[in-house]
Amino acid sequence: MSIPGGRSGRRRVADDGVVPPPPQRRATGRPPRISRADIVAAAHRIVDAEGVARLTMRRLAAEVGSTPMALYHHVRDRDELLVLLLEDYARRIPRPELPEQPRERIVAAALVLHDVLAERPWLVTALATDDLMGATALWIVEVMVDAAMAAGLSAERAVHAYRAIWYYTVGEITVRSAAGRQRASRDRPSYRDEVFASLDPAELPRLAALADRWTALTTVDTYAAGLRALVDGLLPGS
Amino acid sequence: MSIPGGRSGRRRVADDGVVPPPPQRRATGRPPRISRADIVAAAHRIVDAEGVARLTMRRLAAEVGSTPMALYHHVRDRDELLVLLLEDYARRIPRPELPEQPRERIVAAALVLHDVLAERPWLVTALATDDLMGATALWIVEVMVDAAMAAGLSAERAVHAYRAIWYYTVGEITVRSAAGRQRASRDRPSYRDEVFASLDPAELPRLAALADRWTALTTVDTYAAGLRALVDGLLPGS
DNA sequence: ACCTGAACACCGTTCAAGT
DNA sequence: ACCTGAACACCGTTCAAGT
Repeated sequence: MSIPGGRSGRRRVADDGVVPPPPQRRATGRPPRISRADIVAAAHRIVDAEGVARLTMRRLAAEVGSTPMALYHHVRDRDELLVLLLEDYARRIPRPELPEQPRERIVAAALVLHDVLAERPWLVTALATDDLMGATALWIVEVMVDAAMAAGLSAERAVHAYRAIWYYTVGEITVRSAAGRQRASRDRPSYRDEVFASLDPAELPRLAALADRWTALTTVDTYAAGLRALVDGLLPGS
Repeated sequence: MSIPGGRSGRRRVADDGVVPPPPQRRATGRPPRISRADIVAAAHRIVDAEGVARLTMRRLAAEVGSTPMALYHHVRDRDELLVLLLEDYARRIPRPELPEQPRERIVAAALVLHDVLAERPWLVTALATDDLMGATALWIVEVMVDAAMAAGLSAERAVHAYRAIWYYTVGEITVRSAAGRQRASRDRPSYRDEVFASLDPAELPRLAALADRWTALTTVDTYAAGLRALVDGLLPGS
């Protein structure tokens, strides 16, 4: 299962986010031509310019000026590369002043998270597993859990509250980015439009009445409003 | 862009879900060896037995007893196949008795939706675009919008409330199925565990204090609890 | 220790031809 | 009208060898 002669096992990423060199002596053997940092930087360029779909090991090797196989000497596989890239993005999240009031503090933190992800929806897929924006973005989670406790929740319920907000956020990004992608590919008139155009008012009266406004209604950005409703429901009444 | 000689354009799916034959005369030409229904049924078998990842055009052709290219004569591309499959699953959603009380009615409808998706998380990805479980599952949306209006929301706000619930549900399924997949592949000790094992209590005191309970806390199923909080926040106070 | 070329076992989709 | 074989332009990853 391990690469012959390669160093397997995830290398710890330091708090400042700089990838540390492996602890081994570097004196012996052939000097490296490419580094992890080079690889991540190249991946970053590709993703920003062409999207994640284009981030293939071959494309990345070309960008680095090497061969696909050289990459496997620095990165276990494509998944590990994505985690590395994630950390790289997480480090770039702005850390704004947040309101003191717990409820508003949670909302503000969630909005920061949302805005970062909305710009790069592909992060959500890579992220969903670990429910955190990489180690360097854990402060957002800390803020939410802490504020939820300050608002009167137990530790357990604070974590569950954070999770509910995380679910809501992931869902919003997922749905809206998928819808955006759909709209981008014009050729197909969207299954949804077709369905809504021929609703039976006897069976689905509300939807039939709303059919012509449906697209407009579901295109409005309601993330913040829904978030506030969720937070209101999660925190003890004031 | 269109298949030479093939019939492009999405064919309407009838309300009973049976795929109607194309309106053209069928008298002339070579008789078909496989039908759309055959293809969808075969796809269904593969997905249930081996997962969506294994649903490739080649694998599907083998299951149908044909060649990959024959499929393209019945289905525009892989995406259309997924929509067809979606409809097929939507038709199978049980339609239980729902409570009369608006708030409980919404919760019950959301739970139906959630349970169906939780069993087949891959549907969410295919679905997210069209924010509906295929035409035959639109009754769930109707129920939610109708109940939200019965609870006192305007039509617009009722749609937005439904959307918030949809986001929350999609997110929950996405996150939890990703986590499940992670847990399934044992070899890698999960980036998260590693990060949580070495938190700095000075910087992230809440998370550090919760570190050893984190996995347990985030494995609990809190969908229903979060859903109730969200619905409480969305509907006017009673 | 680090990098390479060739290969394995796949993808979705198109083209041109056959019945 | 429907189906086929061969091919195009890709994937991630492994193996064995080179420096």
